[in-house]
Amino acid sequence: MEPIHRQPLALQVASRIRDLIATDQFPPGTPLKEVNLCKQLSVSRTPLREALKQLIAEGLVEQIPYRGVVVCNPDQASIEQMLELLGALEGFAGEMACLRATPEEIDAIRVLTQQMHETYEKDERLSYYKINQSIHRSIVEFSKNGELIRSHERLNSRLYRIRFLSNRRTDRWHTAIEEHDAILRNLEQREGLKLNKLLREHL
Amino acid sequence: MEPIHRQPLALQVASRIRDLIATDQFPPGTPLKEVNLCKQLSVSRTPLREALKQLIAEGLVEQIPYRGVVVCNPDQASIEQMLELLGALEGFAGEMACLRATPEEIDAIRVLTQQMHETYEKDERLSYYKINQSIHRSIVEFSKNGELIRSHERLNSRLYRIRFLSNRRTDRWHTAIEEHDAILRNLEQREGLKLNKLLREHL
DNA sequence: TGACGCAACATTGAATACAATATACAAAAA
DNA sequence: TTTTTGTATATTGTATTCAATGTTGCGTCA
Repeated sequence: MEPIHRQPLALQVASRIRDLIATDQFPPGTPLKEVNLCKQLSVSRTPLREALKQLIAEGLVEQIPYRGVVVCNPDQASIEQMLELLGALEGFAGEMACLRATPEEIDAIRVLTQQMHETYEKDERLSYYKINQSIHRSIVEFSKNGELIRSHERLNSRLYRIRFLSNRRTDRWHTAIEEHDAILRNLEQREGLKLNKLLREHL
Repeated sequence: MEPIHRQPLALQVASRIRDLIATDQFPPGTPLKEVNLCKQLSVSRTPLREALKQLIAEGLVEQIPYRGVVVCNPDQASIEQMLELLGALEGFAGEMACLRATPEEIDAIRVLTQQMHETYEKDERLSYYKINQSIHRSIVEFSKNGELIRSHERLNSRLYRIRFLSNRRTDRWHTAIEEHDAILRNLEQREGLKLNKLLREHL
């Protein structure tokens, strides 16, 4: 029997704030004043502070003692480093997925890639973006490495907002779709090393 | 002028507990009762709880609502996944280090490798282990990717205890030293891809 | 004897109160 | 006028208190 999953306030608060940051309602630099947030979220300071501690550990916000926490505003260099690492993680995940993904799982990627084509034709950028995310997340999942999945998830969530905003620019949009075809092909053929390289350069 | 770095209690408490876990004074499964720890560390529950939240985020301890937190006892599968990821991170770091490490930095690795040889001859296992850690940490640093460095650091600290305990068994001890020579050689020759492969298989 | 229920206790979750520190602004001195 | 310094205020850090939940053990009843 599936156990009931309790959700302490601190966790709920943390994911709420995470969303607020991802959706740019708390843009970088926003100071997160404890009492303000308490009132807005109708919780007391204790669970709020515990939630903030999590977000600090995740690197989404930063804290200066006695001066509060603010939403991180990573500079260009950090963004590049994060993307570089994300590429390495996804590349490695792809390589492992070639070894471990089931045919059914590869089918799922195939379907998603097809859907991606459709949203591309129709110029539906939001859907396109979400399907793109799904594909990458799925590949990482199929690596069957829980640690890898968690690391990727954390890093990806930190980049979510940035990548979404930069998705507006249509430059890479066209080549990306071709790369996805190649990704699917290499996964189907279980070409681990090639897929690794491809995913690393895909970003 | 160098600013004074404040260290809120929660941070100090977190690193203390981290050490206690790494040194096996809190072996896996140990229940971390809040009031007990409060007395032992002479702090109140609030900063302690905030410290625990950090450790939870790091994956060092796990929490079950209303039942407390315990030191994680990863099963064999998780350990293998963590090692697999650690290998991927170090491999990638090595590849980047080949591009970015300065000659002086490579010299430092050379010195460490030499020291490692000496501790090996003298059969000083603790020193050997620590130098080994230094080498790997240095290579990761020389990747010049802050995100990568942090991710590696976190994962490595979770594996520290496990790897230390398994270092007792001398089986791999001999081949490890040869591999380190190869690692140094490939770093000197800036053979990124080979070094990547080597580091991945080194674990 | 064993299963069930209830009560007392232990432990964590959340809220509030108090202390320490930083910031802003005004008054006084150069 | 400018600088400095002290004080008031805002904000975070820490401790304490109260509430909710889980656990344990005993007593009762089938």
